[in-house]
Amino acid sequence: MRDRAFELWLNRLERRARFSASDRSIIPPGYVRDFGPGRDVVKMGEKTSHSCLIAAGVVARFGKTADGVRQFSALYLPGDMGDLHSAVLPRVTAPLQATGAATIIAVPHAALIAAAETSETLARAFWRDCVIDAQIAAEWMLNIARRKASGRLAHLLCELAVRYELIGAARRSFPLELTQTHLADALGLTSVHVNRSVRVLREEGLITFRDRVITICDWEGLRHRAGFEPGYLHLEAIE
Amino acid sequence: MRDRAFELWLNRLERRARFSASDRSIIPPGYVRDFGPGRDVVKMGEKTSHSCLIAAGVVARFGKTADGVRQFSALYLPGDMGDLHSAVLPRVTAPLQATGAATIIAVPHAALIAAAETSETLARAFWRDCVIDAQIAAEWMLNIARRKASGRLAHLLCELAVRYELIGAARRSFPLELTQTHLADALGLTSVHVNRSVRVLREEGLITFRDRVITICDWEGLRHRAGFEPGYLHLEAIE
DNA sequence: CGCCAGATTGAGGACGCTCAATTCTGGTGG
DNA sequence: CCACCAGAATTGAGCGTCCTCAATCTGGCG
Repeated sequence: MRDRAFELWLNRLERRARFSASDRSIIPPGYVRDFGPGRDVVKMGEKTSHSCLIAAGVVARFGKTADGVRQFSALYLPGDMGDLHSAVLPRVTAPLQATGAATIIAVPHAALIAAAETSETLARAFWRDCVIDAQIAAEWMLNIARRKASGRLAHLLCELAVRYELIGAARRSFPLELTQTHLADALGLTSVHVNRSVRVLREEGLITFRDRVITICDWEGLRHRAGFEPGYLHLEAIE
Repeated sequence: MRDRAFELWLNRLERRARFSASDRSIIPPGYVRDFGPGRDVVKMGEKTSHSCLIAAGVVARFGKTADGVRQFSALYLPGDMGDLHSAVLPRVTAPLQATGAATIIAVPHAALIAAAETSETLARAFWRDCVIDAQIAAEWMLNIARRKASGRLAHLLCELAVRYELIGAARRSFPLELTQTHLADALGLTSVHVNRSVRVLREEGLITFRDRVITICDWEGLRHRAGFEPGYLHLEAIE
């Protein structure tokens, strides 16, 4: 579990950088922790000393308005380090929560900073990883602000399909460990309206969604429906 | 102009780090460029070799849906380096545009990377700066997704007031080099509805907005109206 | 079998959009 | 100095999307 998570994480980092053998061998220490559905992984206002590598499940970053309405600003899948950024900014202004059951590897900031100081390549890979997260956030903003509910949902599903595919799932069909309420939190909608939007996509023959498994019946159709262009995920190697 | 911009930028970086004298003396080369209203500063899909330090004006980062609707994902003021991140991720997936007339200092990536390799402190300051931008984006997402139009506008105005204050303007009153259409692009609204929202805040006695100058008549009232908590801007020094 | 969380469906209403017309403003040239 | 113009701000009317507030249904589990 631990090794697999680090493996995925290094693959993610390496996707846009050239690692030497020594870069790849720098596996920091990490402590396995399990969280039940809805558990806080990192709490608001805390000063953290570890970053959280997701080993299993889905973890959401979220914000809350004064009257308690929630909005996810990111979803993290296995192999993502949800708060790598906390290594340089430990004060938490957007907490993390497990959506379903999740396993996290807590990696000490000290080890991450030491790795960054040892290898220029790793330092840049960490920085770049945070930057890509920010680009994804920018795309989410466009999605939430400017697309209608069903297009919005379609776009998120396209993104998740591609990201799950990177970590070994089939793009056509993957287990989505999110309730419709979680999707609502991610999309800036209510769960009622997510439900209707799922139905719209189903009736258009684009997806099915049963027993927490998304099946994409028509990838090109869904992609087109969403206006999904994966460039912002920066999947291809650079240089 | 050039020196003042670097001064503001270093202040920004230094706000959450301890710079040595040598860190502060690393002023990279920079080439001054002027842009008219609505001009692209950085175009979609380009591979950039410079980052853009804003010296005057306002620059917006934006995305577009397939049908051409725009959404800003960030606003950059003088002293911000709008695409510092491009030093590690040069391919542009979210372009930059000047809202009004703007002056930019183009700083070569090579110089930034060299600075980061010379000083561990600078390397971390750059990384952290990108991270803070991402946190601001997360807050924008909450704002756009979950607040009603006038609260949304109030929140943006609070943020801009605080950020302008940091670079020498009065919080009570600052020149807002944005049209209502630009505000709409930033808030995920139409310009018509921004207009009505401005009116609501004016009628509540919170702001006035004449001749491109925002005056905040009741800071506490506006802050409360917006549910604005500046923690996400990470203004205070860390450690 | 009862309970609970999540999914589903219905009805009514609010918020923000669309489309269009009008006014205001600052800048330009005659 | 004024006429003209373009861009921005403002206002109105009608409509659509999405929300709110229920009620009901489903499947898993003790």
